[in-house]
Amino acid sequence: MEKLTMEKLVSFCKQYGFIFQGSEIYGGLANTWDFGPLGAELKSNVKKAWLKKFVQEDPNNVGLDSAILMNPKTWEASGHISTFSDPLIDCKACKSRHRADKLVEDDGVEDAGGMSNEELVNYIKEHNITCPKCGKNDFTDIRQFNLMFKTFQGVTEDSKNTIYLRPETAQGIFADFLNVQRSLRLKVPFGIGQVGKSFRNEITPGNFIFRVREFEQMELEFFCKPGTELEWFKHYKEYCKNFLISLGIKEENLRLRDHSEEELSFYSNATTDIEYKFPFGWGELWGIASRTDYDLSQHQKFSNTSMEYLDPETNEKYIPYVIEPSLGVERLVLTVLCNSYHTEELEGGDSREVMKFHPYLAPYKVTILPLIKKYHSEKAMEVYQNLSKSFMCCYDDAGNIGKRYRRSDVVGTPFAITIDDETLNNNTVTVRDRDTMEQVIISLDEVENYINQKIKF
RNA sequence: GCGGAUGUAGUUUAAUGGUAGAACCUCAGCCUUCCAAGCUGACUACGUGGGUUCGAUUCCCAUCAUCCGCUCCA
Repeated sequence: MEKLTMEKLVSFCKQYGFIFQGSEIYGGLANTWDFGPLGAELKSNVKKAWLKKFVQEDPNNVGLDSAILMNPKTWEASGHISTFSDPLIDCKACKSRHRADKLVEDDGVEDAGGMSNEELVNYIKEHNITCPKCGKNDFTDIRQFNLMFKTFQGVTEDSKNTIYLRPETAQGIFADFLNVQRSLRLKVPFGIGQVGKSFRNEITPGNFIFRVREFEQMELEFFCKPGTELEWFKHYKEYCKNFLISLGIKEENLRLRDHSEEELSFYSNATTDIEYKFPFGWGELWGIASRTDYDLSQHQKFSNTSMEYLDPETNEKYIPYVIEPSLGVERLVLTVLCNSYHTEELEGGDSREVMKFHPYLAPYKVTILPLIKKYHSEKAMEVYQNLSKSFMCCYDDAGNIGKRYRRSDVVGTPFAITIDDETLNNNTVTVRDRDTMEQVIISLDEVENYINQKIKF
């Protein structure tokens, strides 16, 4: 099988209506991508799958859909205003870019993060810190680079009205922790999951939809009793990995990478990334972090609202600890696309591209084919209208039947049903399963049930 | 943001200082009763904006975008 490159995948996605360059007719807008009809279905199915396993089927968990725009204090509490804002300076000599606080820390200063930009610049000058790349001491002033998108609430662009587009969905969950817990009468341990857009002004986006500035996250915040968090951490590590495998992601292309002591955020006592082997190399797909009570404590502090939970069994009060499995929708879609892409050798030395999605994820579940356009279209259209009440169907009557089977295969449609004379006379159709290439002849009334059984997840 | 490369139909590509040719795909028609047959026809491209020139897809500049490397990456 030919090796998949990103280039190939990008043009495949464009050609078959999965993903297009954003604003293409205007020359594009960097790192924006639009999901075409098939991509939108795929993405939607990916989100459905996650919600099914992490909310619907998990008796501990509930869902939420919090607002993208939040009170700016949220971001002070979460630390995003300080930590998502890097003081960057450029070396005038070699044009390389560095983080000023890092240069100062490398010089031996313990906590350069606490220094103001002016202090950093002065320190760099006074201590004659040189560029790690070219060895010269000739830097520009610091430019603050904030990873959060800013906008204004209200019609005037007054700085008092500055608000941010959320850089993660998690804070909406923390901010609603009390509302959800009370209204649903939840007992710890429980989790709140949500799917939604986040925005980050990444310095270097790239690799197709792997790192984009506008993206969707599927995040679960799981609240548990302090002391039990590492058990739950382990549980979700397994659960997440199994989720991916159950979607057909090949295990040999997955790996779990535990963060080392140095790599861990100061508030985390364990973090593991699930990585996938993309055509460009291993990349983080899913971050699973044990975040202690950091987030809720911060919100308690900044909002003056108690985040304590009264354990009804022991009458203890505590701030729950949090396990956070956070997954990027686009990254999972990219994983699914890479994982599904196959080329098949054909007789005569040709090859064809075929997507092999898990049936639950496939954009179309079934293609409806009139065997001969002239004789069978009318009935086929009737079948289409009927079945499309249950799932996404594709109707195709252009060209010969073999060509239409192939077209159906390329985009990963798991089933194709053919309407022929038998359908007109006996109400039976031929259903072909793409994975096994088996054909069954069944009554039209059984088709819906048959497919539903097969696409179950 | 820096350095390098690239930009011609949906895709892959050819040629050219006198405005572009193909293959596949797509569409219509004929044919066709289960896996890319055939025939006829059709649509579609020089990323954008300037400059040089009688004339630019071709040369120059800028810009936008993509890729590679650096840097960054809760």
